[in-house]
Amino acid sequence: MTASSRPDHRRLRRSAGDRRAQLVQIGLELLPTTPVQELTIDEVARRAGISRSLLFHYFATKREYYTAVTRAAADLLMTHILPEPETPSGEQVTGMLDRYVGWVETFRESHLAFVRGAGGGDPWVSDVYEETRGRLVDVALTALELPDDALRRQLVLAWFAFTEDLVAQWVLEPAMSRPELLELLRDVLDRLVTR
Amino acid sequence: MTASSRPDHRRLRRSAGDRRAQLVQIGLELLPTTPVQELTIDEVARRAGISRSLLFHYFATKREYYTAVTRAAADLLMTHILPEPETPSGEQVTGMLDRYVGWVETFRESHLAFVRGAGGGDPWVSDVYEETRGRLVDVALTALELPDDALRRQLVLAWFAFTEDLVAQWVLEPAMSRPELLELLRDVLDRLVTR
DNA sequence: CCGGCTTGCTGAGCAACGCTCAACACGCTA
DNA sequence: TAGCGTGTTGAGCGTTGCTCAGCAAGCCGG
Repeated sequence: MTASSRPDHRRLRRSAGDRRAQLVQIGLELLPTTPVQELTIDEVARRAGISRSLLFHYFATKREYYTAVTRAAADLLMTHILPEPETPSGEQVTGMLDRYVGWVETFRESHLAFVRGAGGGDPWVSDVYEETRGRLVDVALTALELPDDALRRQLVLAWFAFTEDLVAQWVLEPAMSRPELLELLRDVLDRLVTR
Repeated sequence: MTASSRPDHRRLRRSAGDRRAQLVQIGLELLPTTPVQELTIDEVARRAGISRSLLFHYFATKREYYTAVTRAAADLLMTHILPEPETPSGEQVTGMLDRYVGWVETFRESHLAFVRGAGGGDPWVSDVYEETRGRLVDVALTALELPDDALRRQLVLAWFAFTEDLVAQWVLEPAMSRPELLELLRDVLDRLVTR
């Protein structure tokens, strides 16, 4: 460093936990504009005001980093959607559906980005996504008070795909009313699951 | 090049069309093992026995290349699925469904790879995918002899998502018989579309 | 056989990115 | 104030996408 000017000292030392959280947070903020796997270490480090090297101190590989970001996004969704334990089980699914649609309405782009990135390409990211879907099936099946056999799991999972796709289209171009959408989804699920 | 040995002359000159086709073909062969976007120019060029530079002569960017590969994959699927024009329109959808399941059974990995890569990340690839889905909706709706309004389009598209997901699961773990699967899918579609 | 043209094709090299490593410096405690 | 743990950095390497100037294979008119 040059003699006469002391270097940039706005960079504070943070605790390990804080830094990790900050980095993941930055990843979440970039999600809507960039597919997870295309986040560049450079960009994230720049936004955090740190060097590339430091990011690699917290996340051994780039993949480890964006997997963490993906998991964080999934957790946000899950905690928002999960049923309140007091609700009678018959209405839990309806509530979850309602909250899911609300979530997509609120975070349009970032949610669509999440879903796209999740299905696509990288197996590590897909794993996080599949894991989340699996957890949701568990919740749904117990809320519906139905046994958890292979066939029903597949049907509910496929219904998720249906729901995701339809809701994604619906927020972009609402071809029916919100209650109609919810009723339709609920109806399809019921028919599928009570065969 | 050294004086005493004449260089490798097994490399033939090909016509522009041939080379393009060959490169796309190599991409298709690599699809099952590698997400489209992760194809490396190096690898493809090596397999084709040409220099990286030549690949960039035919495809200005990497993206342009793997978009072409994706489009080729989509076209293969389309031509295999499309109904034979002689079939009465009532049975066309059934036939398409049957051929679709057959396709997934035959090309398990490459098809799953295609679908994953399609949903994921890169907008250019997604566009090809969406375009294909759109064409399929057109075919399906005319085969069903139904009007083509916004709502129905959305429902059929979402049903595609349902179908894709369910069939993908089914080939990996058949939780019902093949005819049952086909009937279920057909049934869900009918109910959705005749509301 | 030869000069010249078209065009398929290559090698060297740059910039961006993921990743490594040795060392620095902040801020706490003795 | 010396010492220490640890948050942090800069320099640098290998790979990969991409560029560019120019080579060479095959075909033409002479």
